[in-house]
Amino acid sequence: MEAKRATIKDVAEAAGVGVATVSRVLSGGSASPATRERVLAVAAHLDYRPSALGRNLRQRRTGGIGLLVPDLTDTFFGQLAEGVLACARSAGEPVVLGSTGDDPEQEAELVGMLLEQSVDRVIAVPSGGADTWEPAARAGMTVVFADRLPAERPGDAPSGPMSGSASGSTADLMLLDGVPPPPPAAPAPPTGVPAVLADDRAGIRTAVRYLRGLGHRRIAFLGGPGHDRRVAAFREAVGSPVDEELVVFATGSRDSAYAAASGLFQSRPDLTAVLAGGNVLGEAAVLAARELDLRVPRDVSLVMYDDVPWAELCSPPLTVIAQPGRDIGYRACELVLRASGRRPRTVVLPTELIVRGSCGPLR
Amino acid sequence: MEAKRATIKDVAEAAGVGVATVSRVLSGGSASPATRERVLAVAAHLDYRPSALGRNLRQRRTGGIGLLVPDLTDTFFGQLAEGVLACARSAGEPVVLGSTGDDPEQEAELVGMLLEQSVDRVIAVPSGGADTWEPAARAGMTVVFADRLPAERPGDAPSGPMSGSASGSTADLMLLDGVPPPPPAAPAPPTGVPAVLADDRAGIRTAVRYLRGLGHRRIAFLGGPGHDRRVAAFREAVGSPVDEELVVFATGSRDSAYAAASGLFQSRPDLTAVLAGGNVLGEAAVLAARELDLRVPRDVSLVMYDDVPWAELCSPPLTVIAQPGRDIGYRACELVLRASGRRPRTVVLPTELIVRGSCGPLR
DNA sequence: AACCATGATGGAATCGTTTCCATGGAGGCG
DNA sequence: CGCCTCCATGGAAACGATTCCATCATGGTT
Repeated sequence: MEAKRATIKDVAEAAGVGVATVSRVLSGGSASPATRERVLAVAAHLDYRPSALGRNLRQRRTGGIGLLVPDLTDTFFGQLAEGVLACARSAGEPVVLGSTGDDPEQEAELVGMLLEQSVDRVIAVPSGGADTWEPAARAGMTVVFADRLPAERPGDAPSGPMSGSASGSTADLMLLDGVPPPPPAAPAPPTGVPAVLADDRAGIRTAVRYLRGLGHRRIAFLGGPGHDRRVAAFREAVGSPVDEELVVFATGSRDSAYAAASGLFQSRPDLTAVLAGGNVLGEAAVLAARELDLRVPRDVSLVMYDDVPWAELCSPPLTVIAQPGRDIGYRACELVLRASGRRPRTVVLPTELIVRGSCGPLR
Repeated sequence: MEAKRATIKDVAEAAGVGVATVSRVLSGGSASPATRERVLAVAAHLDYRPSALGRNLRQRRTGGIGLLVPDLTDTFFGQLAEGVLACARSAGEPVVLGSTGDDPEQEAELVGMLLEQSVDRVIAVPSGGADTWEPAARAGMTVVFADRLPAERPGDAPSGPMSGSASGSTADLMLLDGVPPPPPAAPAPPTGVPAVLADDRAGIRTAVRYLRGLGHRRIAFLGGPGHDRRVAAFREAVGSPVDEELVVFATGSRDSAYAAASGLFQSRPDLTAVLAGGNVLGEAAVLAARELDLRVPRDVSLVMYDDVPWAELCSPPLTVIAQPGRDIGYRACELVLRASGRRPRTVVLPTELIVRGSCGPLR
C-alpha cells in the first residue's frame, strides 16, 4: 500500500552507478554529462527526494529555523511570523514554531526542544532575560531577536530600597503601584546583538509630541511584557518627572490588560491621554474606556502601538504607531540565514505615526 | 569555544557502560538500579541531550507535526495555531509551520517540504483539493484537516460560461456571476475523513434564522476560499431559490475581500443583511459599509463568522458566529497524535451565535 | 549437581545521506 | 613513448541514535 520512499541507494542501483555519484549529481558536484542525465532521469522516475534526516545527521545540523513568539493570537506576531515564513520559504528552509506565552520558563523549555532537534538558528521575540539566552548562544545557536531584546540582566534589581516588595527586576514594572523609577536613562543604544527592532524611541517620541501638541499633559503609558524599551522611550519623551502612577504594566493576557487599563482609568480620572504599548493593550483600553463611559477622543485620547487591520474598524478609528511587523520578521530571517561569519548587526526599522480619529485636543 | 554536544557514546564511555545500556536507561528500558543511577548521573553531568537527528533517522520518522494554515495574520488561524501548539507542547512534539496563502500550489510545495523532512503527521487547513492531498496520504502521511475539508474534486473548472460548466461541484460556488445553482444539496455529511470542523451548518442556520426573525429577507453571503461548506449551509438555510447575486466570493486577500464587499453593497443596495463567512470578510464588510455611508445596523445588519477579540471593539459590537478556534487546533492535534490504528473520525465542534449590536430589525 | 529461566549488558547492524580517498582511464606534454 | 595530471567514479567511513542478538552471571528448581 504505502510505497516507501526511494532512497539514494535505489537510485544508484537503478542508474547503475554508485551512491556517491548520485549524491554528487544531486548536489551539484562534478559528473559527466551522460551520467548526470541518467541519474537525473532515474531520480525523477522514482520520484526520489533526498531525506533531510540523513543529510542533517551527516552534516550535524538541521536545516530548519526556529521561531519563538509570545502569542500567535496577537495580530502583530502573526504578521511577524508571516514575514519569517515568507523569507524562509524562499530559502527552502522549514520553520519550527513555538509559542512562549511570554513565560521565560516555557521559552527556556522551547529553546531546549530546538536544541534537541539540532535547530541551530533561531528567531525569537524574547520573553526571558539574558540568562535564558546566553546558554543558547553558548550551545552554538545563532539567535536573532525580533521586536525586542532580552532584558539586560537576569536578576537585575532596579527596585528601590523603599518598598519591601523588593523582588526587584524588570518584574517590578509589573507592579501597579508607584515604585520610585530608575533614572529615566535613555534606552541603551543596542549594538552588536543581532536583532531587528522597530524604532520604538522615535515612534513613542513622535506620539508623545503629537499628544503634547494637542494640549495633553497627563499622558499615561499602558505597557505589557517586553515593553521595556518602549516605556523607557516614553519616560525620555515625557521628560524629567514622570508621574509613576501613569505608567502601568500588564502581563500578557487580555484579562490582565483589561484590568490594567480599567484600573488606570479609575485610579486616575484626571488623565487625558493614553499610549498603549501594544495592540492587545490598545484593545483593552478601548474596552475599558467604553465600560467606564469614557468617550474617545472626547474624554480621553488614545494612541496604540501596532497598526493592525482592526484599528481602522474602531470608531473612531485608532491613531496608531505603525511598526512593520512583516518586515521585521522578514529581515530577521534574512539575518539569521546569512549570519555565518558576518558580525552581528542590529537593524532598526522605522515606525510611523498614523493619525486617525482617536486623539483630540484637550478640553 | 563552542563545546560540542555530548553524544551517547561520550556518556557511555564516561559511565563505563555500553551505548546500548545508556539508550535503554534513557528510554525506560530495563537496567540495574546501580547502572541506571550512574548513567543518569553522568548524563546530567555532561548535560547530555539525545539528538533527535539520530533517533529520527533510526526510526525513520521525524517526531514533529506539520501545521499548514492559510494565513497567520488572520486571527482565527492564530487561535487555531495556538491550540495546536499547546497540545503539541504537552506531547513534547515540535511543530513545523507553513503558511499557504490559500494557494494550492504553495500548499503542495509545503507538503513536499514536510515530506522531505520526514514529518509524517500534518494538521492542515486545506486550500487545495483532493489532488493535493491524496499524494500526501499515499506517501504515508497522517493528515488531519482542521476547520475545512479539501474541495471534493480536483480540477473542477468553475470557469465555464453559462451552460457548459454544468460540472456542478462545490467549486462552482466560486463564481461571482449568477450561474444557476446546483440544487441546494445539504452539505455532504463528512465521514471517515480525519478532521476537526466547526458545526458550520448549525451556526449558519442559527444566524440566518436570527436574521429572518428580525424581518430580513434579502440576506447576502460574503465568502472566501474554503468557505464551501458555509455557503452550502447558507443555501440550505435560506431555502430554495437563492438570489445568486447575493452570494459573493473573494480570494484570501484583504483587498479582494474589500472589493467583494464593496461590490456587493453597490450592486445590490436592496440587501438588508450580510453574513460574512470569516473575520477578514467581516472586517471588509464593516469597512465597505462605512465607506458607502451605510450604517450598521440601521441600514444593513451584519453577522460575522469567527469571534475575534476586536469584534467587541467595533461600534456597534459585531454579532458573530463563534467557532472555537483554539479547541479546533487542540483537538486536531490530539487526533493526529493518536491516529495510529484508530480509524479516522471527524469531530464536529459546536458553534454559538453571540448576539451583540450589529443586527437590527428590518426597517 | 545439572539445568533452565531471567535479567543485565555490550557489540554490532541499521537508518540515508555526505564526503574522503583510492582507483582507473584518458589525454597532454616533454 | 613515458609520465604526470585531471576527472569521473565507486567503496567505505562517518553522523548519533535504537534495537536485535548473543553472552554472561545469577538464582531457583528438579
